[in-house]
Amino acid sequence: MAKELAKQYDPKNVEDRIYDFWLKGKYFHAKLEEGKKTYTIVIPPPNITGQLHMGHALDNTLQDILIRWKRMQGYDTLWLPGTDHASIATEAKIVSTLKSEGTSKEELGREKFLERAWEWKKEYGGTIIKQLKKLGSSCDWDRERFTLDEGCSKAVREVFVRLYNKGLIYRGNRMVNWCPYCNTSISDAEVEYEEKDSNFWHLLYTVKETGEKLELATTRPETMLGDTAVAINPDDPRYAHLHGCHAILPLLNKEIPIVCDEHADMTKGTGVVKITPAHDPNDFEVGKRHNLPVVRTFTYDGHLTGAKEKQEADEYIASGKAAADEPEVLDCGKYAGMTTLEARKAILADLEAGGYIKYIEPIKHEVGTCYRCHTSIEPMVSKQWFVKMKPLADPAIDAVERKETVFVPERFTKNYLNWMRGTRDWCISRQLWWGHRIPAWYCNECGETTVSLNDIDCCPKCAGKVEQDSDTLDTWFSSALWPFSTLGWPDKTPELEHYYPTNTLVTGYDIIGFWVSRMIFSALEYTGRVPFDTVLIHGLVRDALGRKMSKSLNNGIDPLKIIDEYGADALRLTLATGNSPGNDMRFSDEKVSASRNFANKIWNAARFILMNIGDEEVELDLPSELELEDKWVVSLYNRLVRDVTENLEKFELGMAVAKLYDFIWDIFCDWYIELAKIRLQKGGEDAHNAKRVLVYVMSNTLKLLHPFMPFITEEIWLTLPHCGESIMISSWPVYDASFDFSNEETEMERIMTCVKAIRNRRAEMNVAPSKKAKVYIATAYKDTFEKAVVFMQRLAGASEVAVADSFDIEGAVSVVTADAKVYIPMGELVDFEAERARLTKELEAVQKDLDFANSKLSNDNFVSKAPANVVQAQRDAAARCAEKIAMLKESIEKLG
RNA sequence: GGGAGCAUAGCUCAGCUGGGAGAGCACCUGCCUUACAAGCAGGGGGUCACAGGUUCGAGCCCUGUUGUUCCCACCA
Repeated sequence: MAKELAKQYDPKNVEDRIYDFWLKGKYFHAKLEEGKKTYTIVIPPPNITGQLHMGHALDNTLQDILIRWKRMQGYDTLWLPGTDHASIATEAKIVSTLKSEGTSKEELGREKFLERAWEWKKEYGGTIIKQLKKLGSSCDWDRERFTLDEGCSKAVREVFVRLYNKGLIYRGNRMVNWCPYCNTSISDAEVEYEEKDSNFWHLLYTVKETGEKLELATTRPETMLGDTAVAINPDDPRYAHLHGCHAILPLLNKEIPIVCDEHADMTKGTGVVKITPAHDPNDFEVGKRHNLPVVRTFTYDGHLTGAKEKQEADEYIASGKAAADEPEVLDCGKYAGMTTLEARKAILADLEAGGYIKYIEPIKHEVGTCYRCHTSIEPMVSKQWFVKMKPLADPAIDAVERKETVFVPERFTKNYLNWMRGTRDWCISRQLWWGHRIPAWYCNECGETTVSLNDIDCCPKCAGKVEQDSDTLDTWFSSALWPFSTLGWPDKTPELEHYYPTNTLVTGYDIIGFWVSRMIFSALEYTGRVPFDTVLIHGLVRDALGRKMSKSLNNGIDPLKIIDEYGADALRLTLATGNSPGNDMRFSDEKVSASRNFANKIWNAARFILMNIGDEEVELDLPSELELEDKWVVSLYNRLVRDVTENLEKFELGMAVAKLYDFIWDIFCDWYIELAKIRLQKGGEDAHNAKRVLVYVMSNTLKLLHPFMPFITEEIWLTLPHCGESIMISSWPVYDASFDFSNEETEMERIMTCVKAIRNRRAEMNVAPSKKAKVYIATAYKDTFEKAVVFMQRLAGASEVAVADSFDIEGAVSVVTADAKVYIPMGELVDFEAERARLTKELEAVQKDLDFANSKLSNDNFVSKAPANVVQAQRDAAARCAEKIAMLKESIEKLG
C-alpha cells in the first residue's frame, strides 16, 4: 500500500501482486507437520475442457473460506487441487477438431488420436487452474493431480483388478443406455429424462390359433422387428384363452409366442405388451424369464441392422468365442441402414398400409437423453463391463446411517440414501479412446479373458496372442477414487497416512449420485474408511431471473469478467453472502456492486486509521485504560469472534459473513470511528490510545474477514502495524471472556438511542446539520450521559449539553427515550401545534406497547408457564413504557 | 407414481433449539459533517401463500390446501 492512498480501492493494483506474494511464501503448501491436527479438502476436479463458471466460483470460494479459516486456526491444512480428464467431453472436442481438419479418429488411429488428446490437454488443460488462481484459491499447487496421470491410473488399475478378482466386476450382455451421437454406452446416472411429445401407436397383431386381432400399444414402433413375444398377464381373464398361443408379427410375418408375465399390467391399455428384449430394459427382463431369443435390430450408431451386421454376429457366435447370451442380429431388409427415426416412419407407413394400426393416441412422454449431448438414448443389449453394486452399496449405506459421513444440510442424506438403495449395476465401459483403458485381455486362440495389473503379451493359459479390450472406463470410475488416489493410494505414502481421510467435501447437489456416493463406497471398499467426514452441499448459481445458467440460453455470467470489473473479493463476498447451504442463489450485478462497495468501505476505514497514525509507533495490544466507547466496541468485537467462529463450525458461512459486514460497517465505521475522532483531534495520550484500539479492532476483524475476502484483508493488514509475514498465516482470534463489558454496552446503547432520537427529531423538523443547538438532558442516568457530552456535540448537533435529573424548560422541542428526556430550545423553529400532535401520537404508540405488555403480564398462564427471563423482559418493557409515558405527558402539559 | 425444496418489504434473500419481523438493492427527504457520494443522517413500506391445529405465546412445530422449482422412477 502506498503512503498516499487512493480514495477508492482498486483490486487490480492488489490481487495479482498479493497472490504472487503468497506463492513465494509457500503458504499454500501442506507441510506434513508431525503432531498437528490436519484439515484436508480435495477439490472436485474440474474438467480439463472446462472454463471457470459461476458454479466453480461458488464451489471454490466455499472451499477456500474453510481452508483459510482452518489454516489460521493452526491446523496442518491441505487443499488438494487437480483436473478431470472428462472422457466423453474431451473426446468429443478432439473429434470435432479432427472433423474440421477433414479427418477422423478412425483415420488417425488410436495412438495418434491419444497423442493429439494429450497435446490438447497440455495446451488447454491448465486454463481452469489459472482461473482458479484468479479467484484467490489457496490450493497446494505443488500437489496438483490429474485423473489420467500415472498415480491415478495406477490406482484405477489396482481397483479394477481387485474388484474383478472379488467377482464384483463382470462383463456381460446387458441392457445399457446407448448414446448414438457419442457412440458409447453411458451409465444410468448419465441419462436425463426430458418430456417430449410422442404417440401411442395402437397396433393389431393377429393370433395364429384363433385368428383374432390383439390390440397393443407402443411408443417405439421401430423396435417391432425385434419383437420375440407378446406378453399378457397370467391372471387376465380377457386373455385366458390365449395361454400357449402365438401371435403373428406384422411385416415380418414371424410367429412369436404369447407369454404370461406379471410385467403385463391389466390396468394399463389393453393389457397386452409387445416384448423386444434387445431394445427395452423391461422386455430384456421378461425375455430372461421366458428364455426368449434376444434379437438386435439396431447398430450401435443408431441405424437398423442389415446383412453385414447379421453376418458378423453369426460368425462371431459360430466361432464359439461368444458368450451364451450373445444376441442375434436381424437383417432388417428394406429398413437396413435407416436411422431409427427413418425406420419409424417407414415401418409406420407399412403398418398403416397393411391395416395394422388401429389408432394413434398423442401423449407426453419422458424420454431418456444423454446428459452430455441430449440425444435420445437407445436402450440396447450390449456387451459391457459392470460393477456389481449391491455388495458395495450396503456398507456405504451403513456408514452414512451411522453418521460417519454427514451431509450438510442434513436433508441431502435422504437424497444419497435413495440413490444408493436404488442403484443398479454400474456400466463402466465406454466405447471411447480417451480414458483409462480396461485392463482386460482376450486370447485369440482359446478365448480366455485375463485381467491384469501389468500389461500382457500372451495368454497365460495357452500362450496364444492376446488383444486388450478396446474400451475405456467411465470417467467417474477414476474420480470415485479421487480422495485417496491423489494422496498416493495404493501405496502407503506419508500424505495418505497424514491427510486421509479428508474432512470436508464441498460440492453441488447435482452430483451426489455421480460422484459423492461413488467416492463413499469406493473409499470404504479400498481404504476401509469413509473418504470425508462432511459433505457440504451448495446449490446452483442462477441468473438474475432465476434461470439455470446454460450455454443454450447464453445467460452465463463469466466469473473472470466479474473479477475484472469488481475484484475477486467482491465476487467471493457475493457468493458467500445470503448463501445458505443447499439452496440455489441468484446472481446479479447489483449484488456484486454492493460487495464492491463494502470492500471500498473497509479500504477507507484503513485509510482513515493510517492517515492518523502517520509515522507514529502504535502497539498491537489494547491500552490498559479503556474509555466507555472502547470497551463497548471491544465487547462487540469479542462477541463477533465467538459468533463468526461458531457459524463457521456449523458451516453457516453466509451468516458468518453477514455478521462481519454488519460489525464493520454499522458498528466500527458508523459509530466507533466517529467517536474516536473526538480523541484523535485532542491529540496526546488520548489520541494514542484511540489509535491502539482502532488498530487492534481493525486488524483482528480483518483476520476474521480474511477467509472471505483474502486480497484486501492481506493488503490492509500488512500496511497496518502488524506482527508476522502474512495475515493468512496469522492466528485466528479467540473469544476472551475478560473482554465482556456488558455495563458499557448498556450505557452506550442508552447514549446511542438518545443520539438517534435527537437526529430523528432534527431531520423531521428540517433543521440544517450546520445549525447547532443547546441540548438539555434530563435523566436518571446522569453518569452515563455526562460521559456522553462530547458525543452529543459531535453526533447530535449539540452546541452545549446540560445533564440533570430534571429541567424546567418551556418552548423547547422535546425528545423522549426510555432513559432520558431531551429538551432542545429552538424558539423560532418550534411549531407548538405540530409538536403537540407529534407527542400525542408518540404517546399513543407507547401506550399501545404498554397495553400489550400488560395484557401478557395479566395472563396467569403466561406468568406461570413462560420462562422467568421472558416474563422479566416483559416487566422491564412495561416499566420502560411507563416511564416514557410519564415523560411524554409532562412534555405535552408543558406545551400548554 | 415416489421424494425433496421453496412461498417473508417493490426486487433478491436472511431469520439458529417457538418469546410482538431483518439486511442488501430500489424508493422518498436532507447533507460534499475532509476515511469513504462506491459515502453520511433520517424516512416510508410486511395479514411472514391459504385454512385448521398444538401452545400462555407460532414466520418458526403438526395437518391439510394452493402455487412453484428440482430430484428419482421401466408406466407398454
